[in-house]
Amino acid sequence: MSAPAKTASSIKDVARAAGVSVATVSRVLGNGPVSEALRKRVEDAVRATGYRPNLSARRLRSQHSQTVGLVVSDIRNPFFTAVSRAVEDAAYHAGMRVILCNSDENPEREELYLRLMQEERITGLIFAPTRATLDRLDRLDLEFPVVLIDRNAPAGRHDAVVLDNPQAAAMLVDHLHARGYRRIAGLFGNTSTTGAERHEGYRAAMAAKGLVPAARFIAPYADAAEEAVERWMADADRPEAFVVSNSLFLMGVVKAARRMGLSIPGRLAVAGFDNEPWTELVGPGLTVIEQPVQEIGRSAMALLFERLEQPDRPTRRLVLAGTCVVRGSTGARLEAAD
Amino acid sequence: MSAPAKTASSIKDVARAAGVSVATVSRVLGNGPVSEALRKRVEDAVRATGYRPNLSARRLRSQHSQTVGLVVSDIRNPFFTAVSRAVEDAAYHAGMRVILCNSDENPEREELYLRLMQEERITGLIFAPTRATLDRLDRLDLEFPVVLIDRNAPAGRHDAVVLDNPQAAAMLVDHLHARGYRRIAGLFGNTSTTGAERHEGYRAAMAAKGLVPAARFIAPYADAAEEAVERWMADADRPEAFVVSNSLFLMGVVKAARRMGLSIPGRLAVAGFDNEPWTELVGPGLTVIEQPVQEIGRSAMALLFERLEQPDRPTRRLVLAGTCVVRGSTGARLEAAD
DNA sequence: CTGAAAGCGCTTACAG
DNA sequence: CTGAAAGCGCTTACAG
Repeated sequence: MSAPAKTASSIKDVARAAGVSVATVSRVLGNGPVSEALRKRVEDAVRATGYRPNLSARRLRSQHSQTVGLVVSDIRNPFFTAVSRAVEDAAYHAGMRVILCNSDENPEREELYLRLMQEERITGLIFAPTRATLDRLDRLDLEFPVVLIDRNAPAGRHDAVVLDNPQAAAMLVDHLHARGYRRIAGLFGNTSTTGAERHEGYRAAMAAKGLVPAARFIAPYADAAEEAVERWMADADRPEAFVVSNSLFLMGVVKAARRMGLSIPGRLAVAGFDNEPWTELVGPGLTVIEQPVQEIGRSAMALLFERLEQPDRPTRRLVLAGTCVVRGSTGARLEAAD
Repeated sequence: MSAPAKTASSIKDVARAAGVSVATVSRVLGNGPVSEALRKRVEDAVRATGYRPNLSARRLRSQHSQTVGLVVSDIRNPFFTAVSRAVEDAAYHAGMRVILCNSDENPEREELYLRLMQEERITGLIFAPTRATLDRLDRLDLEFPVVLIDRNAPAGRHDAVVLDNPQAAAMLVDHLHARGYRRIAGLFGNTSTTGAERHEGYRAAMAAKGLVPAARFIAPYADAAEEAVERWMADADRPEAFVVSNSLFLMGVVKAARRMGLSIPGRLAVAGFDNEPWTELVGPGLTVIEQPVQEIGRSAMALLFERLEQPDRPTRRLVLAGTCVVRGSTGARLEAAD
């Protein structure tokens, strides 16, 4: 049997066992001012009764939930996996709990979870919203501060920590250009601001080099990328290289290239986001932008704590630079593409 | 500013606004028996006040936390990522919340988190414990049922859902044997029961084929595998093939092979766990055992719910079969290994 | 069907 | 330093 259904002891039981008032027990537990003698008796009683505080009661009474909410699109996206791990570490370290929710880029689910967060009376929220929700975030009248991650705030009404997406995408274009590629296509996600920002960096960098941008926006799945690449590479204007805005798309490109028998980078160069462990192992290695995931998670928590301490201070946006990790998938262009 | 610090309204405010008692409000919220007229007035008042229930209060009063705990070694392990996503979906679907903790295979952290679970008065726990904690789990006197996942219960005192690890490992050995490999080495994790079970299947299958097992136990990191392979392949008794017990080790083997210039499968065949998306893309594709991750998560929740309904029914162990996904990394052995 | 009252397990002024 | 008392926001017998 798993559950001995033994009912938990309360602060009252401890008080009785120690021969003191519940107030004294509470003070010992909360490191309040208590004489050594009573403290000792209470501590013994805690051990004897196997007492464990009831956090629901504590939260209700103290009006502090000590909880941070974390809403991301999908924990299986390795970027969010890493960020959420960093957030959890920081939270538990600070004696807080985290409630994690997956929105699947679905505004309705976001709304549901935001409501849940209200009901949990969370201390603050770390949030990677869809574009739709981002647009109406201000009107939502949430009762807790929110720190945006990954996705960008238009008006700057919320603290945020984001990658410098335009610059990162531009780095990829510049790198490909330096390696001799000219017909550089772009594949961007169509649901988040991230895709849009990376597209903007791509577009600007292409223009700066006097190249013609050719971007397509697709659903954020590997399959969508695979299909897009296959179709595109069958066109007369097929590109020599792809810049893609996430690691699912990287998979899609590699799969399509393999299926069509296109060597990388011989017939098709590829660069994208993010530096997942496996990108080093695929083909000649994939050139990617690495995001400082640990720092993103840690910084989001830090911004949240600062906001809680100074509710009225001006909003901050932390823009972190990505790193370009160059690998074989963008090797120098040697042969004509056709 | 992010936090309008507007204090939340309570059931009392709603009662006042609707001109009814708090009991009636509570009944409307909980779908209790209330006349249509009052129900309507309360619902209007809820909207007017923007009322959101306080879950801490609800939990305290009802003595139901509606919370399932989930303790895994590391959410960044893709197996646990997928399982936890499935658990969360099932939980939210059932109106429950989940508290996720990463133990890092560290028994002290496990103890810490088990204590946290007690304090949260969780309804039940889904747990992938270390060997050390598994051994003393019975003596811990937890006040909630626990369903083990991934790691195996020795005595069967807890419900569990696990892969048929011995059989899965044996499948890999049999497959390599059929492809002509004979000197098949094994690399297994040294912290979990999973590694031990997969080793046992490997050992038995090798013996059944009249082959000599050669297993090493290493820390559960890619680096450890890479190092182990490099050292082993420099030996006189270097293997023709590796069976490894997780996907981190797969990465390690591929890296080592690449560094040493050993072609896969020409000079070294590889097979292992799990079927991560990238295993299809690395080298000639990696032969792996696929676990039914969705089903593991879902089943764990199902077992938990059944246990809650029937606390005294006999313990169940759900043993799920893996699937062998054959790819190029175990291509037929063509050349002599040296 | 409805309301007044008790109480879940805590913390925190308030007296002493 | 210590205790009696109030109360956080709910739910749930208990009467009516």
